[in-house]
Amino acid sequence: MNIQLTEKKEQIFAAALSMINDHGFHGSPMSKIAKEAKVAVGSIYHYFASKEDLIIELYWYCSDILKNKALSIIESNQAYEIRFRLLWKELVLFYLDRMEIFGFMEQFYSSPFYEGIRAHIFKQKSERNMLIHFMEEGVEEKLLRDLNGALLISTYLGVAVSLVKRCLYHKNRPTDEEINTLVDIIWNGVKK
Amino acid sequence: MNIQLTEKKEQIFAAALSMINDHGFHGSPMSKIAKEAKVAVGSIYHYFASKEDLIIELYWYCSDILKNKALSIIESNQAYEIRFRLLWKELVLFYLDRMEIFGFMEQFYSSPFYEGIRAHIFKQKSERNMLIHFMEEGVEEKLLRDLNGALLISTYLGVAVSLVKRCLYHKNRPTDEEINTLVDIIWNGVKK
Amino acid sequence: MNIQLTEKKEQIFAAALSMINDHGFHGSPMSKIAKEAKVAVGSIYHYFASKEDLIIELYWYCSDILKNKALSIIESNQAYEIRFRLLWKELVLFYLDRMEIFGFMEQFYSSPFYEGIRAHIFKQKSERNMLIHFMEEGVEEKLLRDLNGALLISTYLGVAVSLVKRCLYHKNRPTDEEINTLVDIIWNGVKK
Amino acid sequence: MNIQLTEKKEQIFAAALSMINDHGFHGSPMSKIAKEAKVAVGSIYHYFASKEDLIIELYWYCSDILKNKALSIIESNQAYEIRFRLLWKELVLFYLDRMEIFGFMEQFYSSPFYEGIRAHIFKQKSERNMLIHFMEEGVEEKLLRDLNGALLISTYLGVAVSLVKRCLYHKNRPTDEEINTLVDIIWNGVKK
DNA sequence: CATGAATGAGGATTCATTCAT
DNA sequence: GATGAATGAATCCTCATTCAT
Repeated sequence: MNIQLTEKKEQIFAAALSMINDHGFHGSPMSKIAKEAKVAVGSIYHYFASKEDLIIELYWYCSDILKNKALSIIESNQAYEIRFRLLWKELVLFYLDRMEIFGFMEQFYSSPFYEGIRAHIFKQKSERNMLIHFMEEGVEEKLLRDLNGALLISTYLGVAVSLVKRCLYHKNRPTDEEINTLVDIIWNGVKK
Repeated sequence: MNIQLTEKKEQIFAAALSMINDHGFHGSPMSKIAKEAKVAVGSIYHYFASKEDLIIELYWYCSDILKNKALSIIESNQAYEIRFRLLWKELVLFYLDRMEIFGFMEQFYSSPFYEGIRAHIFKQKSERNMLIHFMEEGVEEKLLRDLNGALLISTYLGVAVSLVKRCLYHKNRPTDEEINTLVDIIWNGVKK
Repeated sequence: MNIQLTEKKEQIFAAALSMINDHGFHGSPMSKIAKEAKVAVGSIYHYFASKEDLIIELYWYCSDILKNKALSIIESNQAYEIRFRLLWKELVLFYLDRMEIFGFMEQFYSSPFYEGIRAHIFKQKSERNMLIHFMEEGVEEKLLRDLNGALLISTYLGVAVSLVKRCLYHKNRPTDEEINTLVDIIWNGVKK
Repeated sequence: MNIQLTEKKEQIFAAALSMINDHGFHGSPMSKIAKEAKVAVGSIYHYFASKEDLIIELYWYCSDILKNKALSIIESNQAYEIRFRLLWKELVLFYLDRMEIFGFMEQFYSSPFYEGIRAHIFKQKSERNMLIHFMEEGVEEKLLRDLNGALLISTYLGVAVSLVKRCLYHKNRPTDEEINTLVDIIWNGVKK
């Protein structure tokens, strides 16, 4: 399910990501995205049917990167708790390193665009569903409390998102110790 | 610090809240907000200098409601743990009951509007700062792990937001038991 | 034909004059004129039927002041040349001292408002017609070249207006000597 | 220093000129200018940043035409007095033939737009400065009275503008004889 | 008479999208 | 494929005017 990227498409994605992060969807006209991507407006319409289409494809693109990241850890050959902690840390570090992606996705999720494709996401092997599955694995192995995956994910992701958002606002970075402490809190909270 | 509301202003706020929730900032033209509020466009501009101003005042209005809610619990005469749990539950229930407020605030926080007033919020006796203070109280009383308030808040609020967002998306409601379980998870995670 | 002024009306005129001078007709909304005049908007509409009406009445008001000024000199008991020179100087000095009036009238004359009342002005004992008459008096007395009054006025007023405009732009004032020189030029040009 | 004109730009200029003449700046909405120019509103904004920008560029365009007109006479190989008279007549005739340009420029000069670029005009090789220079040439050659150029220009231009304005109002045209008489008056007034 | 809140038509401007080159 | 000029619907906002108090 990897998205094939021509060079132009990549430029457009990068420009859109940066622009949307700084100025929001509404503050990012196609003309400016085109200029930032050093591409003609018309060219964007060669690759994307509409602005909405561009944004949604951009979402899939980001989501894809995230999914691969997560998959490599989830499917690695380590003890559950190790993977549980590692995944969370890597997720946070990824977001911290790619703030544009984090910012974009947060905006996306609380935008009407999301509404249109939600059903699609829930059905699919999305990164979200992968994580729910990973939680359920922990429950089955009697390592996590007996709760439904969606609830566990609220905790797992909620704390991560909340932490990164705080850093985004304050323009700072958590120390390694802080990150470890937070995984600790989560693990202590959800472990059996 | 309560915001004074004329009847007209309240109509406008209600209309804006509902509209923005359904269609986002960009999908909520002043003309439609006016119509929904049964008010002339010009009248909105009598009360608010611009659309941006309306949105920011709406934020303060929501923030104020939230703050009062929180304050009444924080300052109540009960054991810390009771208040810790109650506050979290009430927060979640409030958001669940006033989804328009929750949805609006989430959009607001990940919009460029927020950028403009962030500094202002951090300095002020905002609901956020009240909660940080409440966390620090727990640390001082040796009831919570010795972490900085902002970090604790990431957990406390992150899980709540994440839960409510899930309900918003799925258009369902967590059971009381689920809510209790989540506070439990949080409390177990952060308690000393 | 003197316009009766209540105190309110005078405040409104003064405010309009100053405002229009600084920001033009279009940059002078009734609301701002009202504020500057320390009067409610509604009050302006008590005295004037519309904005256009206010502007046109303001024109008559200014024109009236000018006419009285001119009349007192034209009808004074002095030799024609003396009056010819004095009138010109006084006109220039009046405009220099009441730049708001000059600026307003210039704007008025090159605005569509003027179009609407031009016919009215030409028929009336306007300051313009008074001056034409004064020129014709000079021609009849064989003191001025035998030209039609309107043509003579073009010279007489054209130079005055041009001079004052230059001062308005440069925000300076002509010396007495300069003023005398210019009347001299005019007189030499038109005398028999 | 000629302004480059695409065909579209020229259509827009022509439409704006005519519209502004008939209805003033305020009575000339972009939408109507666009319609008159047979162009989409958006297209105007492709060429001009704003309405103000359009008006100011239109001013430069008119000023340029005038400057070239004047230059060709001033630099021609004829006696000073001949050029002095010819230039004045041609100026008047040009204005009479291109009333839209005259009307526009008069409105422009007594509008707030002018304020913004005045400094620019005074510094530049504007038609005004060219004329001042031409007057000074006459003074140096001892053909004109020893006055500063700006003062002489007040006379030279003031009478011309005043004459044309009269014709604009009365919708008539001066006879050749009348024009000659007026240059005569001016020349007699300012010659040594 | 005086006030100023309320109205809504109208104007400047933006921007997604198209299409001829 | 690529370009960017052209389009015009849609948006924000202004402001003359009205009218209830």
